[in-house]
Amino acid sequence: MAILAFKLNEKLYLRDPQHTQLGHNIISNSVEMIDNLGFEHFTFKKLAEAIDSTEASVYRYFENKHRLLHYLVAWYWNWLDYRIELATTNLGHPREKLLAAIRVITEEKKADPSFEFVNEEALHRIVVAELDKTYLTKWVDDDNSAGLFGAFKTISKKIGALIHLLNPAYPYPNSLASTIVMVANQQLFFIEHLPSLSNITKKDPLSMRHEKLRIFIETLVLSAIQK
Amino acid sequence: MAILAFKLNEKLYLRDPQHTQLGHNIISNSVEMIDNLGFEHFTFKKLAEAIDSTEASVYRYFENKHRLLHYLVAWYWNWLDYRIELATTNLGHPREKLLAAIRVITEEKKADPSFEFVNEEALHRIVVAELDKTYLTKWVDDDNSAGLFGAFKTISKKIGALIHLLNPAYPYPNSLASTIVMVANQQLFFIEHLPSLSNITKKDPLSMRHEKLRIFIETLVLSAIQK
DNA sequence: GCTAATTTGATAGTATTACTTTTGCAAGTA
DNA sequence: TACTTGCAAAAGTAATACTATCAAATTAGC
Repeated sequence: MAILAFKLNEKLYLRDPQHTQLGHNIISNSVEMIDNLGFEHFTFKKLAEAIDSTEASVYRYFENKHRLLHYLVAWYWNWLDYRIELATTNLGHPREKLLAAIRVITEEKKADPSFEFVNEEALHRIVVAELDKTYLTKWVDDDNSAGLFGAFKTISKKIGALIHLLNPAYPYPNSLASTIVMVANQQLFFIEHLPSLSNITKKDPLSMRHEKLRIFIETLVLSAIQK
Repeated sequence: MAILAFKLNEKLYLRDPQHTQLGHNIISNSVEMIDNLGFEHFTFKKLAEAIDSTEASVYRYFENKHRLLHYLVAWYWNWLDYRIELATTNLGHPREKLLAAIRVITEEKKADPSFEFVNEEALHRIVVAELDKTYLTKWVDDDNSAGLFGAFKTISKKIGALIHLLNPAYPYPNSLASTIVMVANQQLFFIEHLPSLSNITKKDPLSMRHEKLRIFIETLVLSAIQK
């Protein structure tokens, strides 16, 4: 059961950062910096200063900062997929599995002690705020062919399959699956920054927000497929 | 009923581009260029060359290219709001209004002859591909305080109000409203670039895609509020 | 423990981008 | 006539996203 590293698509990096100390430094510090500065103000130069290394050394691990963001996001989806697996494997009925998956997707993300050098809480904030920048580019199609979105698609397909299993007559299982995964993050952003776009408010304590989010999404799915 | 220009938030621009020839050139050419190059590869320098003017002149209209994108997106939401108004004003029952609004949101966008210098078809592609870049920034909160997202919020609130009217007991009308507006665009992107995330395919003719999208979203809403 | 290969650090440099400043001309207005 | 406004031309700046080279340090194989 103990996983210590994910096998990520090799095209995400030039040198595998999971194998070296400098690699670990790059990952954990870039998570902190992107979380604090935002992706646009994050540069390899600043990162190199923070880890007491050089720009050129960072470039030996990642082609550019966009690829690094891809790597972090892919890591996140792999981690989420792993958590969904953990939460669903011992459940019998697909309805229970679906509800468990929705719970994982909408729950508050806390640091996972299995992975020392990644701060999952900060990483989740990065996914909420920067995910779209991985695919809203002119080279999406190339990135997709290279398999860079594999982990996200895996999650979406698994949930889509559960939806299909529950109601084979429902015509949009994959659309519904990708929608709920995206909406879970989007609503968190709206709660924080554009509150009129949500009925969950910052006044709700954190745990309550995630509970409401779960109910919102659960209702959306179950009523759409009438189960 | 004939509107020839929208009153957009004054903070979106330095000089109103709707008032001058150069302004019109900036708008219509930036729409074409962002559509073709993508927002990241679009620069004021290239724009200036295209309209046979200078970078400095463009900067007199917009503080920076990010503000120009804001302007275009705001223009789009104003236009959509105007179309929703047109489509719903003479309908009596809120259910009919809601369905009409969903139709406007999901329908294929075609150039509107009322506005000569804006290509709404290209502008819609820009919204699909670049919208998120207007609010996924470190200065969202300032932009929001300045009212830059007003038009989007107006649409979202209107739909949220209709949902609430239809089922006052449903606890998430605004979340549902913002969700469907966003999902309508997102699914169009997925159909085009990440097909496994949708059950609508490029093989469907364009009109069929939009019809399926409408049904997907209509079902989502109506079943969630059980009407 | 020695040698060879690999990894990193130091330094420097380039092209592009986003944006600013200054100046001067042309047309309209009062 | 003078005054304002709008635009173009030109030059300049700071930051960014890289690339290249070479020497020092580390590690790996024997």
